[in-house]
Parts: sequence; structure tokens; C-alpha cells
Amino acid sequence: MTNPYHPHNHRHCIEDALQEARSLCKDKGARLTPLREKVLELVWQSHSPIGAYDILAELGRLEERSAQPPTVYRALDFLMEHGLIHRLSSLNAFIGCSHPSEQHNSCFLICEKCHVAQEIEHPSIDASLKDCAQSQGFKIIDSSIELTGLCPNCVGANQE
Amino acid sequence: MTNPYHPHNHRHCIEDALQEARSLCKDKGARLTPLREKVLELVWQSHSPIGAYDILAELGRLEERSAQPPTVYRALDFLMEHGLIHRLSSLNAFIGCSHPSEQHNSCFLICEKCHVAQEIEHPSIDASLKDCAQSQGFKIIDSSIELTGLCPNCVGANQE
DNA sequence: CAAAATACGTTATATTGTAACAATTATGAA
DNA sequence: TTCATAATTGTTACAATATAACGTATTTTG
Repeated sequence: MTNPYHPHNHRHCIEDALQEARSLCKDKGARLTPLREKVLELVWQSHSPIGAYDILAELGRLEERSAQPPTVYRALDFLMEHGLIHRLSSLNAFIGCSHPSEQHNSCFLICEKCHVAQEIEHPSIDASLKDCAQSQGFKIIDSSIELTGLCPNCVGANQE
Repeated sequence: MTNPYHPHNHRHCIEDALQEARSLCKDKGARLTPLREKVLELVWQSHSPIGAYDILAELGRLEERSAQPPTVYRALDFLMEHGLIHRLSSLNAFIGCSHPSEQHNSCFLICEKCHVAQEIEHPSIDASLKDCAQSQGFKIIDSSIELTGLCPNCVGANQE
């Protein structure tokens, strides 16, 4: 998996994500329509979360007939349902999922400075969460972990 | 600490929280004004997170002159700054902090059915998160962990 | 093909949160 | 105390995010 902090040909990230989405949807019999694919592509335009209304504006720039909010939110709902994107509730924004084929809990490192959000996976986190919930008799259905701070690129560079 | 899932005299929770808030603010030289204290009390009215506009409505019921949104948000900002409440971003709602005197990362178990949110603390969670972030070179400034599911009371009771 | 399900368009509105400035109240130094 | 300053609250207006409801078009399936 490419490291979002390093320079890279981001077109590859986008293409890979779209390719995997097509394949996954085909397997599941889910309909990745042109609109939904376009929204997924827009979400993947960078490694920073993007807001629904920014997607809406991008769509507006591309099509003549400008879309309305429900159009975007419905596409986002579809993409979330199928694990292709995540919603970062602390930012009211959306970001592409870096490993949509595996069942996983979403856990993000969000840089306050450059706004890159990296999805991480660590068995020990899952384990300790599950442990802790279990000791309380709590059954986890969904988990949202959002860690805000400074990414390796920005932690060194002194804030201007 | 009282267990939010068990029946208890909730007036005690409220009184304890207010008492601790007064004491903490006094120590820090922070001004817990009547308005702020009232908002804190409303947040503590139950163990379920409450929305800003619900607080606003409650204030409206109590006072003749009805408050405006900025009044409530400013009070909430003050209470968050001093660690007296937390914001649950997945719900756009606020809940009283159960141990405001200790520096800690917020971690909540949120029941989908009864809406009780329990704040938990587990060294192993903090440790594994820190570990994982560190291995990426990421410096955590703030963390938000929100686990949604079924609390011990509701996990048994079959959903109607 | 026809019927049903799914997806999308469109209008209107709900919900959550903030900017900006005025009025008031508390604080602290002279 | 008294005035100057800072902090808090009031007030108006609006920004940003999200959804309800219903109509139309497209796709799927028998």
C-alpha cells in the first residue's frame, strides 16, 4: 500500500481504488453506477477527507446540470454501505477506504496541518477495544477511532 | 463511580458532577458562571448524550427570555475546554465527563438502543493507540474513540 | 414485454454550528 | 472606591451539513 505521506503518483491510488471497487461490487452484485463511481473518484482525489458539499461543487464543475445534495449523500451512503469509503465524523467528511475487501474497524490518523488522513490497522488496538468492551458486557457493533495530531511530515516542520 | 446501567439515584450523579466542577474551576481560576453551571447540569440530566439544541430548548422552558444558540455553544465550549464534558462527534451531542480531574483520552461505549454512553478508561487502549501512532511517526494531539453497540442491559433483551 | 425494484432528479426544509457586533457584568490597578 | 479593561452574555443574521418527500427514469426479473 502506498504511503500517503510520501510523494507518489496519486493517479495510481485512484485507479487502484476504482478497480477494486468495481471488482468488489461485481462480486456482491452491487451496482456501482457511473454517478457512484464518479463520487468515489472524487473522494479519492486526495488523501485528505472531503466534505459532501465539496463533492457537490466538483460535480457541478463537471456536469452542466448541477446535482443536488441528496444525489451526493445517496452515493456516499452506497459507498459507505459497501465499505468503499469511511465517514470521519469529527470532520463531517469522507475518505476512501484503503482496504475495502477486509472486514475492519475504521481507525484514522488525521493530520491537523496537512489534513492527510491515514487509515491504520493494528491487531492490538482491536484486541484491546474488544477486551475492554467485553469486560463491561458491551457488544460492539461499530467503532470509530479518530486520532488527530501531526503526521511524520508535519511533526518536524515547525508550524508557521 | 456509579454504573450508568444500574438503577441509581441520578440526582447524586448530578450533584457530584456539579460539586467537582465547582471545585476544579475554583482551583484553576475558571469562572463557572450560573449559565455554565446550568448547562452542565442539563448535560448531566441523564447518561445519554444531549444535543445543543435540546439544551437550548430546556433552557427555554426554564427561563422566560429564551436563549440563542451561541449562548449554549459558548457554554459548551467552556465546559469542554475545562474537560467537564465531551462531545461525541458521531452523534453531534454532548455528555458529562465522569473523571474531569484526570488528563485522559475520551473513549465511549454508546448503546444504540437505550442511548446510554459510558466513558471507559483502559490503559491498554491508550497504550496500543500510542504504540501504533508512534510506529508511524505520528504525534497524537487529541483522540476520539466512539464504540457503538449494545450495552449489557440491552444486549440480552431482544430488540422489539 | 410488463411489473417491480432500484436509482436518480427536484424541491423544500430540518439540523447543527458560527460570525459579528452590542450590551452587560466582573476584575483589578490606581 | 472608581475607572479602565477584560470577560461574559445577548442578539441578529447566516453558514454548513443533512434529510424528507415525492416524482421520474432506468434497470432487473419473471
